[in-house]
Amino acid sequence: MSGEVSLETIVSLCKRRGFMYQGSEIYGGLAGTWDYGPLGTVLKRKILNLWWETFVGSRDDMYDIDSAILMNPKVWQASGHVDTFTDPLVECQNCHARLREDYIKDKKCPVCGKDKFSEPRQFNMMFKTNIGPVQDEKSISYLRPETAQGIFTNFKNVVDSFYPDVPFGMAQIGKAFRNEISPRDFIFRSREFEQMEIEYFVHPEEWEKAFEQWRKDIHKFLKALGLPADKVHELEVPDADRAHYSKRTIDFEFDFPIGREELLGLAYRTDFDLMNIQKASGKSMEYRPKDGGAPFVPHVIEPSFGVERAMMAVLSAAYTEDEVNGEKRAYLKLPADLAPVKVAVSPLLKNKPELADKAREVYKMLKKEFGAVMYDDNGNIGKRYRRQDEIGTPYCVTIDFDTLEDDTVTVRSRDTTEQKRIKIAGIITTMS
RNA sequence: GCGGGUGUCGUAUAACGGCUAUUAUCCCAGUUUUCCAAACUGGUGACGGGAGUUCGACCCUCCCCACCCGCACCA
Repeated sequence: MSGEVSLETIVSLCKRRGFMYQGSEIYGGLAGTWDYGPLGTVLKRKILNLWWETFVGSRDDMYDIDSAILMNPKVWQASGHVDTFTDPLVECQNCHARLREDYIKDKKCPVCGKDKFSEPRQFNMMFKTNIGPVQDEKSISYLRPETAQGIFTNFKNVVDSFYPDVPFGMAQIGKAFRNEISPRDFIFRSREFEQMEIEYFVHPEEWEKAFEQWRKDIHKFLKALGLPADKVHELEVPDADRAHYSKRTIDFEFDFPIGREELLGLAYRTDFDLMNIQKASGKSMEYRPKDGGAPFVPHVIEPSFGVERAMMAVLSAAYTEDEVNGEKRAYLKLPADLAPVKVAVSPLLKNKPELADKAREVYKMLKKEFGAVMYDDNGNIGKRYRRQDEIGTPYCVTIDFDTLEDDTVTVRSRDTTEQKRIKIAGIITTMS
């Protein structure tokens, strides 16, 4: 059922319930930017936490990094971004196709076959900015188009501080910026987005082994996000389509409401980045094994996730419609770890002070334990259940007249709509 | 960026060159309600933005912005 959800439904729910709003909406918006609302902020944080816990916190070979968004422009020259991001594009004057000049063979448009083109124009996918008050060529810098370079530029620092055994990884969560020509499809392609990236440094001969391990670990993580395995697909990216630095890439695609699209990438970047830095900086990137083996420049496996895409996948996978008492019900079947609200507490009737007082008491107790707890006395009880369903709250605790007698409450499950009566003292263990 | 389309409360909609605009739902407050969007009362809330034409523009014209569909782009 969730497979048929339209993007529009997701966007609408996100706005109505406070997950995502269009950026600068009150001023007419700004294309390619989105703001997280209260629930979206929490959902995002939970996705980040799950990623971090899975790939960093629970391992002993990972190192955190949080590098600056503004970097020395030499970084982007060395990485190849300045060159590859500034390819001149020409426009076919017949069919208006925009093409990289170096793609055109025989001076003919590959789309329509005609041979008249406009003058080449520079397109730069990096956001330019100026550092300091004087705006000239010397002051130009860029907002990073990927977080990866912040890791590579700190490789030597981390090796010097910790001297970890290879293989080891460096992980970073942070914003990246790309001046996309046409941002589209909700948060799928935006100009400002958040990456969760790892650069995993390996011995050159060990890359395939590490690559395969990451491949498996990624599938496990996607499962933990609640993404059904039959909607996740691996795409072996052919030579011609791979990024300039990569010798092997698998795109992990997901069946989004907009179709099958890339959710994340797993790339073997070879020693491309470290070698570039070594050449550009003159500093050695060699790693000397502690066992006295031959020094080498590590190769890199890069699993690269986008938070927005992950969130869009999570939301569209979670969206479910069914029927309760003959009426349509929409709910988010979010994994309990990800639900922005873990449990909602309600008095059965809001105008009975004794129920409301008791409900407040239970609310406070659960709030202290779980944090993500909401007190809800809007409308009537059925309405509250539906509202909580729609934001993916796994449990609703209702305080009724029996509660006052015997300290029991009903715990209602989002997925089954069934209720169990349990002792207040047992709520926490039931949900943990 | 190109071509086409769209733009009225959060959502879905109605009307009109002439009282700053309809209805439903949502939302908020209250009454009520002993478990799945009940009912009743009241309330907040919109013509995407800016120019122009006009005595008067949500409506006509132009520009901008945003969104949708194609194309291209997505190292």
